[in-house]
Amino acid sequence: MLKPVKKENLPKQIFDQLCRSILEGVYQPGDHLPPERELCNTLQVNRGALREALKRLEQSRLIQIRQGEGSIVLNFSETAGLELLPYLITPGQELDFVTMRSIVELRLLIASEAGRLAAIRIKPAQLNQINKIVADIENCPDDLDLFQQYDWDFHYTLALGSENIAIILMLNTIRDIYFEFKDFFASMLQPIMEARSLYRQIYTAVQTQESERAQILTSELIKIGNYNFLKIYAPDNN
Amino acid sequence: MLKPVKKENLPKQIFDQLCRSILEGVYQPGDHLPPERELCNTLQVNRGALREALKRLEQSRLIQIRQGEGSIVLNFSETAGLELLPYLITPGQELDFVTMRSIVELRLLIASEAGRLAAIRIKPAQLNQINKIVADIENCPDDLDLFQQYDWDFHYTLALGSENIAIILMLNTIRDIYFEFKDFFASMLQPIMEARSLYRQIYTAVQTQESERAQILTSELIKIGNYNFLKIYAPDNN
DNA sequence: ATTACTTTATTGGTAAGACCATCATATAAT
DNA sequence: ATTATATGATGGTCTTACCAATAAAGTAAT
Repeated sequence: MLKPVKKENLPKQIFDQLCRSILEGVYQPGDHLPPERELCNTLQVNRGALREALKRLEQSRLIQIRQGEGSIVLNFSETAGLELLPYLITPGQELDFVTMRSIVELRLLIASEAGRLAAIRIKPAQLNQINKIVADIENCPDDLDLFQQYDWDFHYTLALGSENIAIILMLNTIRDIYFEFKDFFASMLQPIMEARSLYRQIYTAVQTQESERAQILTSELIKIGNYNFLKIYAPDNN
Repeated sequence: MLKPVKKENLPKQIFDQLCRSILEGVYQPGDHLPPERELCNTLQVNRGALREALKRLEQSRLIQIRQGEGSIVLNFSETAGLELLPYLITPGQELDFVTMRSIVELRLLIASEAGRLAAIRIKPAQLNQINKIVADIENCPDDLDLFQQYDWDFHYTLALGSENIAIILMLNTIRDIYFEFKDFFASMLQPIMEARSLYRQIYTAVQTQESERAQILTSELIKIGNYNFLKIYAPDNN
């Protein structure tokens, strides 16, 4: 399975290096990053490229840049937003249990709320689209890759029907993780594929505007996968 | 009430202009932004400053920059993350009902889940901190400003106790909105202040690890404010 | 006429250097 | 000791030049 070659540009590479250094604690909250000109020298890049990287760090709320003073490292867990999540996953190469559990819990929460709200607010066109996706799921062969795509489309369309922009934006962030760690989530999806009749039940609940039922069913669907995750990765019970 | 003078730097100003243009639909998804050199000329800034702004737009997933091709505007609702939320609030100067409702719903969802998880996972030190905050709330005079701060601290500490990094990061984003639109949320907080005995009930539920009860109580607390929001802003019932 | 290749123009990416604005610190005056 | 001033460090802005990737136009082969 070939992957497209990454053409990572300079600022991106610099950002990744510094980002990792901060997340790993090489630079502690309150510390000053080296001055721009010094970093340029160390990394052998021009100042413009370096500054782009620093600005990205600032936008990610990992540092605060102050003229005349320097770049101060922030405590990211107090300042950063959800978009940092992908970077938290692979600090030490192996999947961090607490972080993955957070994501899995978040997804459960978001998806079930999307189901609940969709039952109240979804529009006919979106409902039709979900109907098609459900049909695809029912007729789909036991191809995990394809199933994963359908599963995502199902939940995303449900979120669109919730008419809650915050939920949609959040799902956009989760999508990156969902497909970057495709195999991980695929393993959670296996038992869900066997219970795929739930998708139509959710569709029906949404169609008949039974919001509570839609929520519970969506929750159950996701929980099947989550249970599987805990079974595999949980060091102890919870 | 004086406010600190904003010392907005160039890239920030450029970003804001372009961001608003995109959100307002001046540039549609699929459109090309003008070339960098042309934008420099139009905005009368140097290319470095402009590029910083463009890179911010790219990081916010509002555009995609491709060498030799230009900057293509993306459909932000399909790509952007939660951190865009603050920018969505004031597109036409007045508070957008659907966006605010989204935030308010999200906050309810997150807070109640934080309550649930905290009851399971909170650590003694955090529990103590919440105890102190509850005492502050109980003894606090009818000062809405102060109460708002305490209320935030209460929920944030609860989130810390949930041991769910995704919830914490999300709250970091919501915090900015919560305090930028302080008055808006303060109006929701008024009736909550009158029902402040709920805070200790939540604390007790968390302390005794009654997760379901902690969730329900937290939910009820937030719902008081949300109900008030809907009463004021809802164009119709839902 | 169609296709494949080559050239050219457009556009973003990188680089180096200079100077300005702001802040912290050291120094001098009171 | 306090306050004012000067200095240095650091980020902010600007200019110019050239490199690299892409798209468009032109050209030659079929």
